[in-house]
Amino acid sequence: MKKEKVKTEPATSEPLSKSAIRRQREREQRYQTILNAAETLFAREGYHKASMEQLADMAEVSVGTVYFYFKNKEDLLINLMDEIGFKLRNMLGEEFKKSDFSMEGFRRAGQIFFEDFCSNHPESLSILFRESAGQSPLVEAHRKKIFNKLINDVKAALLRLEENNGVRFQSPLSAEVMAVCIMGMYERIAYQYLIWQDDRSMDLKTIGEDAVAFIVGGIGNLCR
Amino acid sequence: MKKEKVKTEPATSEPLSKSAIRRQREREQRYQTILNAAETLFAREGYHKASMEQLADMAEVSVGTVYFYFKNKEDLLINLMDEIGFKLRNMLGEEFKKSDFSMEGFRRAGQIFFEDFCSNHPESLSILFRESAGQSPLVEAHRKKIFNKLINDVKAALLRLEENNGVRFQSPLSAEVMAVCIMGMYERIAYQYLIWQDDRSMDLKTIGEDAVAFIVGGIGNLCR
Amino acid sequence: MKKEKVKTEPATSEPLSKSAIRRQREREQRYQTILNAAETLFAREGYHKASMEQLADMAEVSVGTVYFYFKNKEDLLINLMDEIGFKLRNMLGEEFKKSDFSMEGFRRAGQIFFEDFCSNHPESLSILFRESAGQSPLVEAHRKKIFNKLINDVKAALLRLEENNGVRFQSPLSAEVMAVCIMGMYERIAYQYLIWQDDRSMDLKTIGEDAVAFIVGGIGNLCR
Amino acid sequence: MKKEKVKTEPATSEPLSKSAIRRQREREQRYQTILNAAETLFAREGYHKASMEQLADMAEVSVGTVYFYFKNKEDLLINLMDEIGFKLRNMLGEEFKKSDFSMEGFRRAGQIFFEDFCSNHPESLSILFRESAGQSPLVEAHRKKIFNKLINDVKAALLRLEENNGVRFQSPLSAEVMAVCIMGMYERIAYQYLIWQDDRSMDLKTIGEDAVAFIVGGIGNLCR
DNA sequence: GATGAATGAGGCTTCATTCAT
DNA sequence: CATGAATGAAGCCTCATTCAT
Repeated sequence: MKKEKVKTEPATSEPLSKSAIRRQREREQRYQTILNAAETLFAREGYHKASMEQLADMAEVSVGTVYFYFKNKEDLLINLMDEIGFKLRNMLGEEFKKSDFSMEGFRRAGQIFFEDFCSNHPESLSILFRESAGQSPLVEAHRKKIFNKLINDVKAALLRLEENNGVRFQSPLSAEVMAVCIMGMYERIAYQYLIWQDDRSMDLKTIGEDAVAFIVGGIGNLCR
Repeated sequence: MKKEKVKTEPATSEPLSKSAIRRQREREQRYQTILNAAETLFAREGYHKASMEQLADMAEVSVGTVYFYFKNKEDLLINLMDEIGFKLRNMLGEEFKKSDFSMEGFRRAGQIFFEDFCSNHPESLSILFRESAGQSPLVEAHRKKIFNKLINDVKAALLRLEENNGVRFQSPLSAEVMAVCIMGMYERIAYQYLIWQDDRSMDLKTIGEDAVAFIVGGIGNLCR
Repeated sequence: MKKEKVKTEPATSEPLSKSAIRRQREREQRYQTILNAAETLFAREGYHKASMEQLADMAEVSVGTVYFYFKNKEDLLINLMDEIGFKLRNMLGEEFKKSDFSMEGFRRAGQIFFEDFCSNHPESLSILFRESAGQSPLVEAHRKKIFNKLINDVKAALLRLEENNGVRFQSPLSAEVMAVCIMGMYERIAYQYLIWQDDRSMDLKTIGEDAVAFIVGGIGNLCR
Repeated sequence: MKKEKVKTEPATSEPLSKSAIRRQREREQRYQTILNAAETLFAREGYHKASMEQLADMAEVSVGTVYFYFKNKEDLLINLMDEIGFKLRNMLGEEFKKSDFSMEGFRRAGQIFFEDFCSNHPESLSILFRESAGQSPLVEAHRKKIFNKLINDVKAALLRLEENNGVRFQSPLSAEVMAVCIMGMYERIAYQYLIWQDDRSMDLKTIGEDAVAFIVGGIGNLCR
């Protein structure tokens, strides 16, 4: 339990030999392969039902190799969550930045979330919003951290918006509550229409637009 | 799997003897005792970590007895979810009805959700929003059904609102999307502030008010 | 890990029904069956090499049943050690008592050890002197406790001897050191001739007599 | 299993080049480093709990290197035992020789054992008396061989003593039995006071003296 | 109806050993 | 020679479920 697992990005800055570099690259590839297999498997079978043997098979490595790269099953899930959280934050933050934290940013972020993230990474959705829920305390703590970061990003954008538009929100908590609300909306919409809907022919575009309109109106109503 | 489990409300309408009535009542009490124990245990330990033996201990019955009242562990969870869903729907529906499906209803429903349901039944929250997620397909199907009912209630209220106020929502899906949004908001607020917050001294009242304002604004913005 | 395992001798003193008594007896029998199987298996295969499945097979129960009676493999070993230690102490103590703590007691105890215990319970020897050595800290602690008890018995007998004979030992530690020595002698003789089973058909009787003579002389030499 | 491992003392007697000599020396150093690491690790963690990876880390080499010098884990333990046995025999034999196989030799050997060997090499004690017990048949066979050698040394000294002093022991086995007894005494004293006693402030000198007095008396009593 | 001992499949994890680089 | 990533068999243990009493 105390054994330190391989880090794919060692801090050492000494020059590496050619073969060492190749090794390093191979390690990172292997790490990713396993993580990707886990994402697919956990999303498809469920975290609990998925066994480490299935995972190893899917990643085309031996069980031992999985344990060479990850401390245990839980560690695998946590790393997966972190990766997904990171991906998602980057994607949304990008849009906020591009539109200079105007109301337009919320529109674009919403659009990106639905039309890009949800459509292209339904498995990531399952992991973050479903499979990682209700697991061990450690996983739950990570989940909390990731959601907090996402919510803080949105909150920060709201505060910029408040500042830029020269308005004041209803209460000191408003920005945070709104951020939580927005997060929850997207989460449930994704769950409802992407995870639960077998029929993906839904009019995602309209849904997204309505949601965005809802948000815009919601925000507007908390400015006094 | 083939064994038919006792129903606490048998369809037979023939008059029952005194002792039969007592038996019947005892059965129902026992059933409830177990269900309550399950709620507490699943919320505290997590559905998977909780064992049937722990559950039996907590309910002060034997494992065999648990299996007399419930087909299996999954069945226990499903019944629990149904009960919680039923409780929640009633509570919210009541408020909508009382305020005659006016905008005021959304305010009151929100208030009730936070100040009554969340505060008094944090364990129900955990079961519905966390522990029941990412389990077997059957559980997931039930979860979907329950959420759908809740969302439909909200949607119905929105449609009544639309009708009463003589407005038109942006799109034919708007009512549903808004319902989903509202559901998601409440879900995440509850998760964020009730399940994750060790410190429950949060200003729940303000949070609730901000959330309601958000909703009201959101709805308003989807009327054209 | 925290689960309390069945106790074969519950402290409750309320009268038990006939069937409850039978159940109780069956439990104790089962417990003993498993413990006996463990003794044989651990002695034959070695504690580490012996698997829980082998053990279950030998005891003609399922693995689950073993875990119903014993917390884990370690717990099994510890209970086994305790039982053996208890058996051995009783046997030796009996002899000391019978001969009223005279020098004769040491003669008889030695004789009993070799001709009775060692000959009839070679497996117990293996467990106590070989298999239980070098295992987990918990096992080691138990081993220490058991040996300490045995040594204390011998020490007590020596002190009685000192008193009865009106002599004084060389140093205040002498009694204890002698006890440790005697224990060690018997241990190694048993190991050497019983566990390692020299193909030489050893004359256990002579060996025992020589050992006893050694002890008698040793004790005598520490009296001043 | 089929691979022949390096011997640190190759039989070839042809003159070696300078660099070959250096190589040779380095090899021997490496061999010793690993063996020393094993001694420390096995004594501290226990033979079974210690993994080859931990060992490699401690010896600051790679696992592969360990396998270059030792056939397998068992081989490592056996070599360690041999080394310790060799060390111990030399130390004791030296004293017997020095005192010309008189009774004084037993006194000095005992003294040396406690005050030198036990105090300075507690890890060796653990390996020989604890960790190597109850392992594979091969290890057990080696243990037997080592103990037999030690016992034979003592037996030989006893026979010399018998001869020199012109006495006759009680039985033809007496010398051997006494040797076994002495070995056992020292073994258990070491275990009791060195391995088990966290508090090493024991009066080792007195213990040693008492033990020696016990031996002397014991021997005396078997002479007729 | 209630009990609780028994079951056994299945899961996670460890670790000695190998071998291509 | 040295390295360390990869292997996979094997072990311990859990726990939902059953059924004789």
